[in-house]
Amino acid sequence: MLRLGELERAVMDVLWSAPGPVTARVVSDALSDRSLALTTVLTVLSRLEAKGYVSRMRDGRAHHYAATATREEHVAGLMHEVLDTAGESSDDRSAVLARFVGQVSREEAEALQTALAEALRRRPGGREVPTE
Amino acid sequence: MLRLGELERAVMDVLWSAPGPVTARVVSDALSDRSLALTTVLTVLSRLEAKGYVSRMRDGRAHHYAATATREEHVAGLMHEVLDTAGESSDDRSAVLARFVGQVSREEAEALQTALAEALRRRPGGREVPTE
DNA sequence: AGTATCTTCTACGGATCGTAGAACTTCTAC
DNA sequence: GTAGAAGTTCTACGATCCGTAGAAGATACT
Repeated sequence: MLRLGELERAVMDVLWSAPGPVTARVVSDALSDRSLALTTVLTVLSRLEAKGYVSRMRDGRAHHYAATATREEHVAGLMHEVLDTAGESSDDRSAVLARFVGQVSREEAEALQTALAEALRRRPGGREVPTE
Repeated sequence: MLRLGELERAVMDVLWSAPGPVTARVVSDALSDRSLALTTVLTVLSRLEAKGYVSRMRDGRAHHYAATATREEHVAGLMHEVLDTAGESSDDRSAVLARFVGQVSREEAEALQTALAEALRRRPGGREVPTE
């Protein structure tokens, strides 16, 4: 599982909070409390691109960076990766899910329930969902 | 989030598969395909203990090691840690959960549903569950 | 007491990550 | 069209984590 460091995480948060692709300078400004050198931000953005979390497009002399997945997609994907470490059998996974559900807040339980109803209604076949 | 390395993970799997506390030698034997030195296993067990994943009790000259949480508890806990990185607001978390549910297999969806029904019936108040 | 077993301490090499300087490229303004 | 500004790439260094294990100390059997 590809892991994010502390700064990498902070940079992703900036990208996720931005309304669209942003330059390294904008990211740096958003993290001005850290007083990072611009090259530091560039390095981190490069590493994030290498990890597939960020894409960039040239625009004149500068690059614009954007996250390749939304924060929801990213976190949900991580949760699935964690779940996949539970074991091979679907019993293992179900046991983990039962445990997981036993620890959610009421609000989360309700969110889960509506999402579940939706999911079961919409595609009673199982997995394989286009990334939308 | 405390992360496990490859070998650490393998050792935890041995502990989780064992019927009870086991010695370092037993762990080493279970991982005999790796031909590890006994001290290597000991080191890993020490690190796992430092991380809180393993506890040990002396028995004569040897120690017996056991996982402090079941595999289900561990994985479910990790999933919660991941979920907690989604953001502060419960909207953020709900959005992630919706996304997560949208990607589970049918079997998992059903496991979630029964677990949810159970959870909502048993404690309609929300969080705070004793670790059992 | 000697020996086998187990533990602790110390260590090293590889990988990842925060951090950034040096040098190269590309605009823009005169 | 050339100099400076703004951007990028390359290289690097120190910290931490992890796989790996030897050396040396502690403990128990015979």
